[in-house]
Amino acid sequence: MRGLRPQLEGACIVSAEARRRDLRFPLPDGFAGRLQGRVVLSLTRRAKYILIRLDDGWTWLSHLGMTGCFRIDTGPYSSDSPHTPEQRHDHLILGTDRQVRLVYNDVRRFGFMDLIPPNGEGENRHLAALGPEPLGDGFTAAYLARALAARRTSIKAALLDQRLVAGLGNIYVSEILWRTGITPRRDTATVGPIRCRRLVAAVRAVLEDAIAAGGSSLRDFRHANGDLGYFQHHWNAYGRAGEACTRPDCDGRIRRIVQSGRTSYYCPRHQR
DNA sequence: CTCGTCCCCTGGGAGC
DNA sequence: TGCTCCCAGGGGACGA
Repeated sequence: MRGLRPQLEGACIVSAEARRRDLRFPLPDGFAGRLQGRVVLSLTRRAKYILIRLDDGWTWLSHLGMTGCFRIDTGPYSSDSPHTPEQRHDHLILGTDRQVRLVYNDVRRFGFMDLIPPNGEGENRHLAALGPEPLGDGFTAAYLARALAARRTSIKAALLDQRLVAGLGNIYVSEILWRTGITPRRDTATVGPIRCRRLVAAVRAVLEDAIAAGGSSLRDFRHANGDLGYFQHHWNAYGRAGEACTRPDCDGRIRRIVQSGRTSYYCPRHQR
């Protein structure tokens, strides 16, 4: 979103072509046509969604899924070659009035897009039930303690649930739990005020470190300009099954388990 | 309601 | 080299 913003805010979408009718879900009716001619007012983020506000009052909502990626292509373009070299899995191609093209590429097509009518963001089916932002003021130890007390599940599943806190994914939950010394299997009922304080601090620390490193490039993640992220080199737990725990004075070995269909990595020695 | 399971899809890597 | 199997950052639809 930060990579797209300087290129798109204030730009007019002069051409729009959707190469398929659906990604994870069907695109809205007449999607490309409804983008064409619009001026982009602003880009913001909520949870894992990018919200692109348009000059007709509608909001273009985008979720990248697992492999979705917005790419900014800069020219030069010529009259015989108005399109940049096409890449496999380019699904949406937008031309702007700034010699810049916006291309949405998504190998697995788990990403999706929606158009939200004016003043309709609060009731949009994707946004309505989202919990607080993990880096916002609403995500406090007191909030977390109350939210966890109302559930019967593992702390891993709870932190991944976007209704509890919106924006944590599988990699970062493993890292957060490693950092707090809490096993992903721990029942939410046994996570009290002290652990909640540590969790809130760890959520902020891990996310801020990851953002500073430009995110995690596992296979597909790229910035809008094609750059890779580097946070994967900082992982302490995720993807390190069998390796020695990197915490000082811990002689544990990272273990991989599956919880509700997702992998968790943790150190059974210092995560309890 | 609230859980866990399965599934959407493609491609990369491991193992044979 | 080529086949098969397993696995992957997310989250919605189900059924229990």
